[in-house]
Amino acid sequence: MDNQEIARILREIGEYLEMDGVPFKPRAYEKVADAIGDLGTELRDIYARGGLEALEKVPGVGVSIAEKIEELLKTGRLKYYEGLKKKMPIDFSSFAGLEGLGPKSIKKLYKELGIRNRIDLEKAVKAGKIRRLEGFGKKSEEKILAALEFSSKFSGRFLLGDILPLSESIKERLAELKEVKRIVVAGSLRRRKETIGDVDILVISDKPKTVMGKFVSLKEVVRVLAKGETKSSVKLKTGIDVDLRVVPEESYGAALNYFTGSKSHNVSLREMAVKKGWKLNEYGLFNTKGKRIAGKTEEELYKALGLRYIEPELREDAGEIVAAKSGKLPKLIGYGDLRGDLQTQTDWTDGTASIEEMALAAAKSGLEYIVITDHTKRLAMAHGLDAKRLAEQGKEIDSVNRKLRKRGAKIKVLKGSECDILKDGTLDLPDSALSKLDVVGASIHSYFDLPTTEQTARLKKAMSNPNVDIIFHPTGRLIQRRAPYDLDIKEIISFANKTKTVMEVDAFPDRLDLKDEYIRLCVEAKVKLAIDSDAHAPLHFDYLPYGIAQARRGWAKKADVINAWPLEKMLKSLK
DNA sequence: GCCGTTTTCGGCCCGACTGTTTTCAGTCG
Repeated sequence: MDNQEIARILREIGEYLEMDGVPFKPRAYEKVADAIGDLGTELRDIYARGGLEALEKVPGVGVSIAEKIEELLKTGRLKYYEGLKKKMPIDFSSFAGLEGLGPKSIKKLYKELGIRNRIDLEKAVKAGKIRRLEGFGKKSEEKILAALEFSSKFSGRFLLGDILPLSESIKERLAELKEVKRIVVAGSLRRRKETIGDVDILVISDKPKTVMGKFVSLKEVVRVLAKGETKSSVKLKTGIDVDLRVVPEESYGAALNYFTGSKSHNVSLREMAVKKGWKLNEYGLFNTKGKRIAGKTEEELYKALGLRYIEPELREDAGEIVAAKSGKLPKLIGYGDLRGDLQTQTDWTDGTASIEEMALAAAKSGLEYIVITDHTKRLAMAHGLDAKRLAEQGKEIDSVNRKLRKRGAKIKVLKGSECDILKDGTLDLPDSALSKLDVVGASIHSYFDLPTTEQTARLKKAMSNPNVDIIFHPTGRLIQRRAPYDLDIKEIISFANKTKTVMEVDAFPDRLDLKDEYIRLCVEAKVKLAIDSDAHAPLHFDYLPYGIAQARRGWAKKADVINAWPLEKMLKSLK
């Protein structure tokens, strides 16, 4: 049983308790389900290593939940949960994503109409039964119908790389209004989370009505979910919801902080305030007498709470508050800090542009060097290079460099490879070919489903090759499309330290591989990182900021990222 | 049911909007 499944069951228990109006417990289950969902290490491994005691060290897990997890891991079942399910056999997963339908309503629908899943619900709606329920009405029925229609079309979260440009475009159009004094995109977008549930936009304005009017009539809007004086909410064609909040100038910092989240970061801040006898909300920080003592800027707010300023990418309640208290926050790598890109593909294999075109595009993005890393021969579908063609490409790179120098371009093109790691951990090119290159990346593109021990040994073998400088997209995941292959990531990171192998943060929007928590493990283990675009076209250099964002979320500093260093220093650091 | 630089017992974040209500419950973030 994996973490997602355990999290789902705990979340459902929370929903059952919520239905019955049990106080506090639902929050505890919800919180622990969130924590487990983001854990990154399988509970079964934690349990195998340290038993019940180790489980209780997981945030949000206490004695009672640890025992429940143990029962799930041992037997694949949970009697307590099955009892709840028997009493009220509700298929929560089929209600997931239905807006406006919470546990209390679901309970009522079950008790009164026997509705257990979305098919029952659809039938009841169509038969006009919902409107006759006490506490429901015609509007409720219409809302449920609309939610049913929408959720069948769209589901889940969206890629940061898809939503960030969209939200920036919306922001720019709203910013044209003279009534808008200030506008900023907050929420998980500002935290640069790899996937985005919805968009939060914050506006400072004295005339919210005009702003709301323009907002709900944007061309992407297909439905207005709510429209008020200070808060409106719409759904866009793509299926994502956008919330707009308007606050007065003096509350800007408090509101920005509140709408940036994360939720648990905010809760922790509010608890800090409460302990001082104060109150924190989106309008400011207020003392015992109700006098505002901070809130105009975020810096002011953190300071008043006795904290250093915390960058949005760190606000996940993952130790950043403790670090901010003791002044131990890292100075994160900046969005302008990259000097080079160590993974790019060209039309020699599956890229769309020539070496020269890629170099010029990289220069335009402000880079000083790029490494050409075309695929190797095993990837036949990408026309992978063999030793002979690789040598020819080397000559072409020399000639491109001469040409660029003549034209006065300040970019240097380096020779590299994205060398395929074969099933047994050996490489797709002989050492004699690899040793002539400036930078060698190695990566897995086959046999994704090997058992953990075998996959880990395979990758370690590749890492122990003295020519292999970097492991590209180390876990092979495609966000929301392909699970990572099974690796003992801690073992890999410790081996990377031993062999001085660099781990890549692939910035391609559907990869973002390594993910943030593994980046943090690398940083803690003093394993160096490379943030690469994995560009297959000139425009793909625009993806680099997503990789930087991911690295920041992993607490990485400039010193941790080798392609933030000058060329000579970067090259010298390699094997 | 969890948790602790006030605490191992007694707390547990806060406000906007909607719909069905005549003062509030439910939902969401």
